[in-house]
Amino acid sequence: MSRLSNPVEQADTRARILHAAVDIFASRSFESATLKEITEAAGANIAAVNYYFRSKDELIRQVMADLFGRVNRARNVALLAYEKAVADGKKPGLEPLLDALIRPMVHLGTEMPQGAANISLLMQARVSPSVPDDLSSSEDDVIHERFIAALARILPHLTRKEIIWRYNCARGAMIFVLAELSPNIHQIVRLADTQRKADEDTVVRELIVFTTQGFLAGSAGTTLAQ
Amino acid sequence: MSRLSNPVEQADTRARILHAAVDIFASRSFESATLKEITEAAGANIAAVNYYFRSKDELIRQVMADLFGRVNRARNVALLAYEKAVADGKKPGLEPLLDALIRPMVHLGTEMPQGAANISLLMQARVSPSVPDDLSSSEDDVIHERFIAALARILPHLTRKEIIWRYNCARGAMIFVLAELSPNIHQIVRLADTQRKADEDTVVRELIVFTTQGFLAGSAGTTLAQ
DNA sequence: GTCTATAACACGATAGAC
DNA sequence: GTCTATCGTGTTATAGAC
Repeated sequence: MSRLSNPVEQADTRARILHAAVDIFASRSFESATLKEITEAAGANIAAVNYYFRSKDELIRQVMADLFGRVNRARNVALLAYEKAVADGKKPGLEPLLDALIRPMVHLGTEMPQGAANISLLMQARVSPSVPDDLSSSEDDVIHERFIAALARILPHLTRKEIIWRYNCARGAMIFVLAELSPNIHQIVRLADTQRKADEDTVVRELIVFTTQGFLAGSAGTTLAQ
Repeated sequence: MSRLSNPVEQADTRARILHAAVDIFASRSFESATLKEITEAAGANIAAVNYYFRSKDELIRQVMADLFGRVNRARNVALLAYEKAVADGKKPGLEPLLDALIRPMVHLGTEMPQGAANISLLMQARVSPSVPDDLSSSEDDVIHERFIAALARILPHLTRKEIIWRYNCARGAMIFVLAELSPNIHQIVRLADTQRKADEDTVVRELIVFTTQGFLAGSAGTTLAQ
């Protein structure tokens, strides 16, 4: 696509391939996207993929590792701030904690111009056989355990199992809402006026309103009041 | 896999292919699953796919149409009962309405032995280029509009936009929770003791508890109390 | 309806010149 | 580091016998 006359574009073939791969993988799926498409979009030769990455699978792995890494780093920073506030004796409450969970993902999903592609890749990662199981580092798991622990501190009347149910509810709401905002993704149902564009703050706010109340519900056995 | 000696198995090659396709597509993705794998698992010949369906794409389309059809029919039945109760002057409230939305999907996702595969397919359908955009009939859209309308009746203080935000939150919670129960699907994060098996009623109950409270939250501008 | 055989094609990967 | 040319493999789809 882009000519190589521009020295800036020429600068780093590896980075250009990585960047193009996000878009192509997102719109055509890991398996049906070809290295030819990706390298053409990157203004590179198909052999460059095997030079910089070892194989198509390694390219996929690198793309996803970058994505997970970005979310995890941002969540870690936000969570550290939250945990520090707790250690300092402040009572930060549920919303800032959920903000630490939600905002990094929403940021990834609403940034221009690749937000929609990012979400498509995250959804694919859950079902594609091209994405290895061991991609998520143990570091990821630690962060989620820290979220669970922080939630358990605020919601002592809920069991760990109940917290995990709701944690998954919250994560699902997050990814699904972002998916609906992404034109990349098949909107199975087209409502008359679903918004397909929204800024980070709006999305975060709507998600926090919904999930905060969800977490505050009583135990599943109990009825609503509590 | 299964020998053809059994006349029951021999009965309907088309149905056997359709059944095997669900499993294979779910575990290996639409694109990387091959017709050879599917027909072997179905105890059929590869040419049978092109005889009963026109092509691989048409097979995919048929698999997904069956899935969507099942959910929509079940939701329609439940929604009709709800709408009748409303027409009769009863005030059914939020939980039975959300039950009509959630239970059909949870039923699909927890049935044995293909529940996990069903969810994997539904997730793939949102990102795979093999699934045509026009698969969802206008009938689907009508059902969702009926849910939105029923929700708006119960929650008159929320705008249509706010209802849609939360409707998507609820649907996301639903699909994500079901995905976490499915061993088919890459669990990006492995929590120590996430339950990977749960009966329909338990899953429905946890989802309804969370989403009911989510819908009952005040407008996003407002703070929590209301 | 079911099978074998094969056509027609596209892919990922690599060797080797530059 | 980048490119061309090519190898080997696996795919869908189909023609035609049974």
